Amino acid sequence: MKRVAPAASEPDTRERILAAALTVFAERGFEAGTVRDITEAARVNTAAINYYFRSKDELIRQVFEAGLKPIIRARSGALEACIRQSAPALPKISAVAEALVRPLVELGAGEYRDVMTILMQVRTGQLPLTKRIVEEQFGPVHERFVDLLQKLLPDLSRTEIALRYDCARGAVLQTLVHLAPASALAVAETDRERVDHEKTVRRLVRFVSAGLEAPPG
Amino acid sequence: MKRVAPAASEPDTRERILAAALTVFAERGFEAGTVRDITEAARVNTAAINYYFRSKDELIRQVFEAGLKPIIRARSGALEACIRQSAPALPKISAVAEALVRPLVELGAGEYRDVMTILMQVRTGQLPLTKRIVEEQFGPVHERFVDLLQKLLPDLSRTEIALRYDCARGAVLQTLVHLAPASALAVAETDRERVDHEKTVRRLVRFVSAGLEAPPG
DNA sequence: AGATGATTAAAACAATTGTTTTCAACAGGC
DNA sequence: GCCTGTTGAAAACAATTGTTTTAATCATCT
Repeated sequence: MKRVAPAASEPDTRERILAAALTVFAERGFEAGTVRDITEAARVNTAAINYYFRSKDELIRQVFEAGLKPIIRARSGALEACIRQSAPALPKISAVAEALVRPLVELGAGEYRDVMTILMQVRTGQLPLTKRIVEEQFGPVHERFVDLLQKLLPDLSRTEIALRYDCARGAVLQTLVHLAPASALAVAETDRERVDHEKTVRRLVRFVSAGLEAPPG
Repeated sequence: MKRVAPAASEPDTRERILAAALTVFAERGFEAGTVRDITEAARVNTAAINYYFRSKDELIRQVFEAGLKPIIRARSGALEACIRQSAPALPKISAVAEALVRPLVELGAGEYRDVMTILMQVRTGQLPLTKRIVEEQFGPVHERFVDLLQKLLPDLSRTEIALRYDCARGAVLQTLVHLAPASALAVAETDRERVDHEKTVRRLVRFVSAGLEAPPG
């Protein structure tokens, strides 16, 4: 069949595999997480993974890229919004910092916690495949952030800006490790946790802002 | 034999395995790095690993703990030195920042680059064993850093101090990823690279100091 | 020299890995 | 109604994993 009406059958197996793979990879890593772990978690047969995706590598690629996209979009959107709001003037450093921090914290503490975990695993670049994906996907966003920071901090060299931007990302990611255990469906999240995340965002923004606009050397 | 004279035989095989394991684990991770990878790199037999260490897990533990110790010692020593030099007054924030940054950069760019790589892999805590080791080994040092920062920044709550300290560590580690490829035995290191590392240290200290002493919220 | 125990080498082990095969169930188009 | 191609389950595949076994080699002490 040409898959004319993917109404009821499509979201089932394939989506279950993708969701289960994300969790398994986050918990055990890309290499240690086996396809059988995933099939068990998704309650599907072993062959299903090689049927829907051609191999484990392809599954990794699709899971990873699919998970990354919303994060990229959120950060990109936050950056644009921050520029738009201050236009025609340039945004303040703290606003740029918040555009960097808030999406990461909110997504990393919520629905996309597993993706963040994977992102951090990948940073040391054991798997060339995932390293390449990260660089491809995040490259443009990083460049735009550094470009904007360069305008805001004309006294700093571009390499110094890039290093400070790296520091900022590292600070946020390190904080995410210890962050509240997500639970996007927890009922209590509307109160306690969101408040905590708001405080975390404020604190991170303060740290990152101060670091970014430190006097040049 | 009771190994009375470990002169010539001891440093051979066992040390070769440890060194090879460190490299393999840094390149491929604890789970993906196989004992056969290690035996090949160390030019020893497969059984040697289970002879000298009882299992792969034990090898991981020993390699990891042995690698961590010099790092802990360096950071601990730098902190003490920084306190001693300013005594009886309290050290400046920038001095504390340097005590945090310099050992990590110098070790992480030199002989202990592989350990640093492993340290970053471990941060997401897939392997409970390694996570426990990190917490055990680094716990005391972290506490002393936070204690000192608390005295220097009495207006901040302890949780805020802890978060900023986390940010600082994250900033340094993130920078280490992109750092010069080590090569502890390279001849040219005495000039070009050491200068670069010195500049990196200065820049990191500036970023971290500014972040640490940002105004409270 | 002979004996003892440490060390290494080669082969085999059972378990687990990713992947393939085989076959059954099911849908819609001719 | 038969046939198409998609979906799914069970079993088997070859390769690789950590580990063990077996036997040979080596050094040292008596």
